[in-house]
Amino acid sequence: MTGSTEASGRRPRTDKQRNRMHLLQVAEQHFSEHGVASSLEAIAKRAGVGAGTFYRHFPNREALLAALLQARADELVARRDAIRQQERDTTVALTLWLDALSEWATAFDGLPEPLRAAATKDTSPLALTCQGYITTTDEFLHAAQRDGGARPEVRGRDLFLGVLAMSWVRGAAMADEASPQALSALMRTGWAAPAGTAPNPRP
Amino acid sequence: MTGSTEASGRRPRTDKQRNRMHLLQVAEQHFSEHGVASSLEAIAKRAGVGAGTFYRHFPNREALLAALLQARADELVARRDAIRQQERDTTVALTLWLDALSEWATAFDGLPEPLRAAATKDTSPLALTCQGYITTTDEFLHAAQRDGGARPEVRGRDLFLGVLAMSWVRGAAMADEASPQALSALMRTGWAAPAGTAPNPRP
DNA sequence: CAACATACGGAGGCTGTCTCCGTTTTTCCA
DNA sequence: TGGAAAAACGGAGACAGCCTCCGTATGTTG
Repeated sequence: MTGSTEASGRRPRTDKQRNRMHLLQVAEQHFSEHGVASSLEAIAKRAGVGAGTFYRHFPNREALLAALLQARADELVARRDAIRQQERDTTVALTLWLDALSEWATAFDGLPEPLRAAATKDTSPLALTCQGYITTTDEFLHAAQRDGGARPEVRGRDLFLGVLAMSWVRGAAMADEASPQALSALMRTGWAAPAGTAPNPRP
Repeated sequence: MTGSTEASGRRPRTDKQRNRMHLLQVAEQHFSEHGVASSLEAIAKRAGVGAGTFYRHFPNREALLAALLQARADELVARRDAIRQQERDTTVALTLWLDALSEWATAFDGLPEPLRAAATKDTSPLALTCQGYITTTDEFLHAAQRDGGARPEVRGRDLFLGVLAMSWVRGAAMADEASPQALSALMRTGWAAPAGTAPNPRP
């Protein structure tokens, strides 16, 4: 899986593989510290390679991000399987999956932005990844809907985008510790009170 | 209100006022066409002024945005008052206000991003504007909560951020016409089915 | 170990933000 | 009205980031 479009012939040079690995490690660290919007040149410099080398490996920010998230994909897939096997309540399962997605989307500061961009474009390394997670979300959602735990009119895509949106606002570090949880709750139950609740009915 | 920190003395030169007005008009147009992330130099050029002049009027993108939204503030305040006076159902009123906020936050492509940034910083021209709208949201929300139309645990700040978040995902032009409405509905009612609904109960 | 394929480095083109200062325009008052 | 002082203008240029190009260095293969 070093290069999916690797047609044939010789295998990649060892220094190339080494550089790729090293760049990924450094990028992971750098993005963790400074967010995904930080300078790519800084990563190249920190890794001790020239700009040309960097861009030959990752032609742009999105490609780097895709490679970086590829590594985390395994975790997320594992989490998905664990939820499927261990959680019999489909509604709880959906909740757990959405939490996992949310955590994934906040792996780095500013990550939701490129994810949203990818989720809309059809052709992109990240786009496929997102598409896959949307499908998974749909599966969990359908199960919950079958069991009456989720509203029937909701779609997986909306839920995925909703998670992205909430992750995006969270990134603002609101100086308000309650916001993250409040926003998750908001998406789960909405702001409207269920019908039949009237603490203070009109005279 | 040409310059709030204008201490005293002479009134601003007429060419300055003229340039400011013109720049605002051009910026409004340009942002409408290309989104708020587009080049500031392009606006200066389009307005026929030098970069120096531009930056003397608006030291950065946020300052320009603040001035631009200042103009729209009147509309939003008017809308708020209209809702207050015409709508007696507090829950509908809250809905209408959130719709108005949403429309305001999508006046330009990419606007939610700087708004979120402003909403978190304390000191900024936009920050005060956002703070004001959060307060208004809180008022509508409290009224709806009093009447049992909104969940008591929801806070105005969360709702404001939620609107921003939904406006942000909407901006992705999803090639899916249903998404905008679906996302609003999601925030209103959440994804979880109200207790007691069981279309397909377990055997 | 030679010759060939591959990858590297970093200079430099390009775009965008923002500053600085010499020049021009406006204002004010004699 | 005219001319000095204040205010604003214009645009060159410093700086940062993204990305490309090509001469050079380094692996790879027979």
